[in-house]
Amino acid sequence: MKRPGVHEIARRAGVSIGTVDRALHGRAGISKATREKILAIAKDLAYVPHPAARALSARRNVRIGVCIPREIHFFYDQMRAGIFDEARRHDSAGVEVVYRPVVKLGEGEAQKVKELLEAGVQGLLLVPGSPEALTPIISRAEDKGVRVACVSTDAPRSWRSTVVCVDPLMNGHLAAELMSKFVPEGAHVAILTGMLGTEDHRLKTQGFSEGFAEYCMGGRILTVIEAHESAKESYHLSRALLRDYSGLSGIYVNTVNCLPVCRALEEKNLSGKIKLVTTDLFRKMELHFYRNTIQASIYQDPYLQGQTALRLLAEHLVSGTPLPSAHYINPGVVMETTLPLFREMQ
Amino acid sequence: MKRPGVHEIARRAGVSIGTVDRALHGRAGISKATREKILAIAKDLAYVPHPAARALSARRNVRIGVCIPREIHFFYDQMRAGIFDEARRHDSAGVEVVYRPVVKLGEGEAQKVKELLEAGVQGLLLVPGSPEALTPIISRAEDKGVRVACVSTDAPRSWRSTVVCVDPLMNGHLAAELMSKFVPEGAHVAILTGMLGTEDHRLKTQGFSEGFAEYCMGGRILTVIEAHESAKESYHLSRALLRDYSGLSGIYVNTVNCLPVCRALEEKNLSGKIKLVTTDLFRKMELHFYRNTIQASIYQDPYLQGQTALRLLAEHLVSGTPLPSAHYINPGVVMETTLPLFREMQ
DNA sequence: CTGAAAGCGCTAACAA
DNA sequence: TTGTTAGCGCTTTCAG
Repeated sequence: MKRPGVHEIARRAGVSIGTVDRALHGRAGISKATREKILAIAKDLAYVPHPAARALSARRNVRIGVCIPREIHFFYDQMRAGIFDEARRHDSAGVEVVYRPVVKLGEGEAQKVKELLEAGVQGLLLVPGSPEALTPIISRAEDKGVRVACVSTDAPRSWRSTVVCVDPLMNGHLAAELMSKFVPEGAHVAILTGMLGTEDHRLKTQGFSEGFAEYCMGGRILTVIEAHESAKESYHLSRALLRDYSGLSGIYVNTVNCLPVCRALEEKNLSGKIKLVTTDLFRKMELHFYRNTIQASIYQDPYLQGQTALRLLAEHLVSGTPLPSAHYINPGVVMETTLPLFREMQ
Repeated sequence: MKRPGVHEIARRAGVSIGTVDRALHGRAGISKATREKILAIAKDLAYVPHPAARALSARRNVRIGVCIPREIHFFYDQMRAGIFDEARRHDSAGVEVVYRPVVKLGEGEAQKVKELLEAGVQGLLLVPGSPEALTPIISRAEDKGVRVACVSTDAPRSWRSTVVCVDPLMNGHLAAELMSKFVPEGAHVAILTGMLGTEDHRLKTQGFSEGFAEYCMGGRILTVIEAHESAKESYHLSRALLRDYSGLSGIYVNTVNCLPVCRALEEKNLSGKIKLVTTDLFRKMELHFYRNTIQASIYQDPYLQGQTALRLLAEHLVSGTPLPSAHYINPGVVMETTLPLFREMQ
């Protein structure tokens, strides 16, 4: 009735626990015959090492390297919190994180990743800003037994073990489904994006386009505007948009720069008249929900993403839990009612 | 640089680790003077016992009693899965759950709870179907040091340590916010509920009413229908509703019986014409999302509720983490796009 | 009232 | 190739 341990296996195999240990860990200095016998018994007993005992005994710490951007703060601060909160729950299991952030997405990340590998990490958690440039590094790391988990955005051509993210296509698609319920049939809407060169923005835009065609009968996407991640540019482009298209019913913003759009709408007294669906959530957006300028926002839960990725890596490295090749987070819908429940609003 | 342990404390206090242990655990057989000295040193060092070592050493298992309903299956099966999944992650810490389900909400739960208390649990996780009847039992248990966590619905007048739930008022309020964006100004809508005698249904109904008044200018709630948790009754009442109120724009259903409403709407070819916002999620609803009969559903994430409650109890009982007096789960919005990501659809 | 010592299940160094 | 043994940090029992 008690969970079997090394002693039980040793007893059944008629050997000592030292030998059992060697067999279980594939260490040298044991005959093929006894190893196989021991492994068979272990499998038969469904032996699972006691994690607490292992953690207590092994001096070997599990090191997980973390390389995520510092900016944009509202997003990555949450992700970091999720990572460290979860890490703390595993420190009794000997999990320790080595933190090497980059300032902005993609800036000098190759260097940081190399540093982490030199620090001897067994796991790597990173937001790949330039997936192409990172691909060979990631693949080489995996080849050497370092498990890498991509978060938020993927490096699909690399050998990374897993990715934790919100599917950007689905993200845009959900925005479109919402939008199509907010505007009448045959409505005209616009998309404001960051840089279409960014995979993430491109896919969200694509998802929205497909979804809007699917859900809004006779609807049209008038224009897709690239604001290049500039607040000033976003504002001017929004003004121009409102000026040039008088029949506009909705705007979907999939970049972080939604505040300039809100400002433009509010200046023209269009809150609630033109439906605005945004992406992500930060403190300053709150006001625009209350003013009914933003109808809804698609939330990617950076805290949960970070937490999940770290948990997957930690449990894999500590207990050998298999890593799923991808873990998709459910995109949330933020509305005024639920605003107070989000961490970002605290 | 290493975390301080009992040995370090003993060394500094000039006593043995046995004495330190007695002081730390408030056990008898130690002088007031040495106890205070030891506690001071411990606080000074910010001593935290190593959870792995504690789990390994202590024979004492942490028992958590679980009393949740078996029906309605789609909801409580998920909750149970969340509870047991999380419990498995704590079994190396000596956490074991004693499972004493009731068949339906509130049926014979007092008896089951008594059984659990007699089994010597230190924690209790339960869905109180009849909070009033359970209140004295809960309070007495707490008085004897048993921590009780209510899930999904509260026993607010008892001394329960914590509750994990979606605020039902907010739940209804969110439904109203959504509905008001789906229907035009001045729209007429109806509410179909289970039993207004049930606190949960009453509050959701109230939340919706308040929210709809707030968000839908000139809107009206024509009627609040009680279907008494009967599918047949739901169907007939829905038919009558559609017959009697020709100007109806939307229906909010906060009971599990949304399928009869869908059927009534589809028979009259009103999918998408009359907006339907429901509560919760189960397999058979899928079809009605695809048919655009259901516009959105408010999701209470029973898996997450169960998981969270068990985690709070386990970490409190094992490591002394403080219990928050309430933990509110964010109500989710289910739409067609995200349907495949929900456990319920697997 | 306090100290010493035996484990909990596992790893790893050291003997044989 | 295999067995023995000393801890990891804590709890608990048994002596003093």
